[in-house]
Amino acid sequence: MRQYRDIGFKLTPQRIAILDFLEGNKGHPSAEDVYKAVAKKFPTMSFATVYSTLQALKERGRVAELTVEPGKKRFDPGREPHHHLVCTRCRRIVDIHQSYKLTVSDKERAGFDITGNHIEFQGLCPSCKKE
Amino acid sequence: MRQYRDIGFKLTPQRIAILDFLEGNKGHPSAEDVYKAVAKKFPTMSFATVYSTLQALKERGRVAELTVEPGKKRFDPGREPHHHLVCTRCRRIVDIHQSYKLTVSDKERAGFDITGNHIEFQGLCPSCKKE
DNA sequence: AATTACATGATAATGGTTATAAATAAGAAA
DNA sequence: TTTCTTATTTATAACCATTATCATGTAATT
Repeated sequence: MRQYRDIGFKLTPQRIAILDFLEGNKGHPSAEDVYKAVAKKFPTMSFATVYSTLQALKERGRVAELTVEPGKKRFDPGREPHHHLVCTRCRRIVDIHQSYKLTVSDKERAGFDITGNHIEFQGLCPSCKKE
Repeated sequence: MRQYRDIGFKLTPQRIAILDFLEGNKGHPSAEDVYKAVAKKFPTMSFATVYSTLQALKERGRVAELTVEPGKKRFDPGREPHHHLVCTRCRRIVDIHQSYKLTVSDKERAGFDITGNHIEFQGLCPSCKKE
């Protein structure tokens, strides 16, 4: 926990509850998911706190922001870089911990410096397949 | 143009103006971009028409919906499958017309049927590099 | 030309996110 | 410990893109 203080992230009870929820979380919660989980302990918790905490964590590289569906952010507490497989029907997401060599030709690069990549695989999850 | 009628897409003057704007468009316009372009010809044009037309085109596979930035949809009139390179600073997008072999192991697949993929490369565009 | 089903457009509603500002509390310094 | 500074919390309002509603209009079929 000290690690957070050291990077200018002030620890409050609310933030600790949010960190507890994210710690080891294998899912890809939305702000609402985080709010609901934490509001059990903190009935006075407001959405603003959830958003500002997630924003602060994002700025410090502790969570990544996913935009897999329009109109809603998802947050990814996973630390190692990875890709995602999204069910096109129910939007369930699973992590793909595989690495790929992805090179872009100079011509296609259009003068950009490329700093990273993220693959979104689309598919149908087992339970949506049945229907 | 007949092709549209044949797929149950009724051609109205407004829709033709939208199609004209999208035809050969190499960019990745937002709904507002489309609206602004078409409103010149049709001062009475409403956003609802833009959205419903884009939705209808999407359902017929004529445009793809991109979610590269949270809270705003972008539409891609490009017909062949391709990937994207997004400037993390100004959100400019360029197409990457290269194909990659991306296989996912059975273990990682988690029972999903994989139907497609899309790579988002991140980077800095030439003009953002300077600053 | 008549019919029918669908598109238009003004408007209101929705939903997720962000801004505001006053009260509070964390962490640093004395 | 106490004080001080600065950041966080919270309720609330504002925001913005998108979607819904519904009366009116119109494209395409007959």
